[in-house]
Amino acid sequence: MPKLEKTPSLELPDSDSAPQQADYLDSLVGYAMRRAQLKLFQHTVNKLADYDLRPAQFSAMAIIDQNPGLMQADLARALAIEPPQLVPLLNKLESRALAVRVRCKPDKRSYGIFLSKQGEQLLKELRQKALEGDIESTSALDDEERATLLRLLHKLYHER
Amino acid sequence: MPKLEKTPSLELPDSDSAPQQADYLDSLVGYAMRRAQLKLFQHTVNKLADYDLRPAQFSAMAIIDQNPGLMQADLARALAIEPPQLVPLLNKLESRALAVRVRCKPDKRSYGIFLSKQGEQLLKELRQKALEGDIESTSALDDEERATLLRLLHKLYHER
DNA sequence: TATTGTTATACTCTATAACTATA
DNA sequence: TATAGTTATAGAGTATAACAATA
Repeated sequence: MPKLEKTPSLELPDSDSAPQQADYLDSLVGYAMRRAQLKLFQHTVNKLADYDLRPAQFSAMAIIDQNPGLMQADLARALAIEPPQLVPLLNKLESRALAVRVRCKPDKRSYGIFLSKQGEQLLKELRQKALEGDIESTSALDDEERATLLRLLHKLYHER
Repeated sequence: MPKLEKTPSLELPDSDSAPQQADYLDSLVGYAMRRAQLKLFQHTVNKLADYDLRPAQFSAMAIIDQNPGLMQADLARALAIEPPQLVPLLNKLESRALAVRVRCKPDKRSYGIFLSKQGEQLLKELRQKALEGDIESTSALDDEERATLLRLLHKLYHER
């Protein structure tokens, strides 16, 4: 049996309460961001569940709308997923008649991806719902704080 | 075949370049945070790979160190994972002699979880490496911005 | 009867290699 | 031969039900 180097005297208020968060971990942006992100993501998942859509499907629709006719390889890159992951995602959107793959390029191996009229209409609704949900899930911040957070996140991602 | 409502005239600089990010998605904190988080998380994964550890294993060690003797149920809650997920994680830490499960409670169903001496020693090294990695992956921000980001993330998570 | 930790299981997400059809 | 999209597959991560030992 291994020797214990510390006495088991906990610093917890009660032995059956939640453990206090380690001060060290709280100093890491990565740790804090992961916890916050999981919370926001779950909120988004719940919001979109009413439409039987996953966040990646919604993002895909928004990117297609902004870049009609783009190729799957480019869409995959924009979503930061691998091309094989895109196949079932697009199949689902096509089966619901929200998007279409069209052989419309000089290179006949590739498809141009477009939203259907239904897809565009639904996207309008989704955009509103998603923004609403995003504001809800960041309601702990005032407008200035939310704008600052957004700016810092973009700065991080774009490595400026 | 579905009717297309938009001409396939792309707004892309070149037809073979990456699609421009949708302006709408960039207005969502959730979207920006997910992208930034994935980037930071990957950086952490790479940093810890030298030690054959996953982020959750490192976090577990830090929480155990701060709360020696805590029960698995409490550790699971602190890590925001389900108790069954903790079993292989702790098995791995035990097999590497970094942590131990000890039947040391009045309630003999539960274990007290402790770091071994080796575990504590490794954790010291890991803390330094992880902080170093965290600062690296947020090097796009100056000290004040990093502190602000940390504050806003905590505010979001703690719903204040 | 309820709870701690565990097993078994399933579903999602992710990543890679191999295949097809075009180029 | 190289590339776009697809298929097959395997590995994580996650979630739930059911079980054994203890309360």
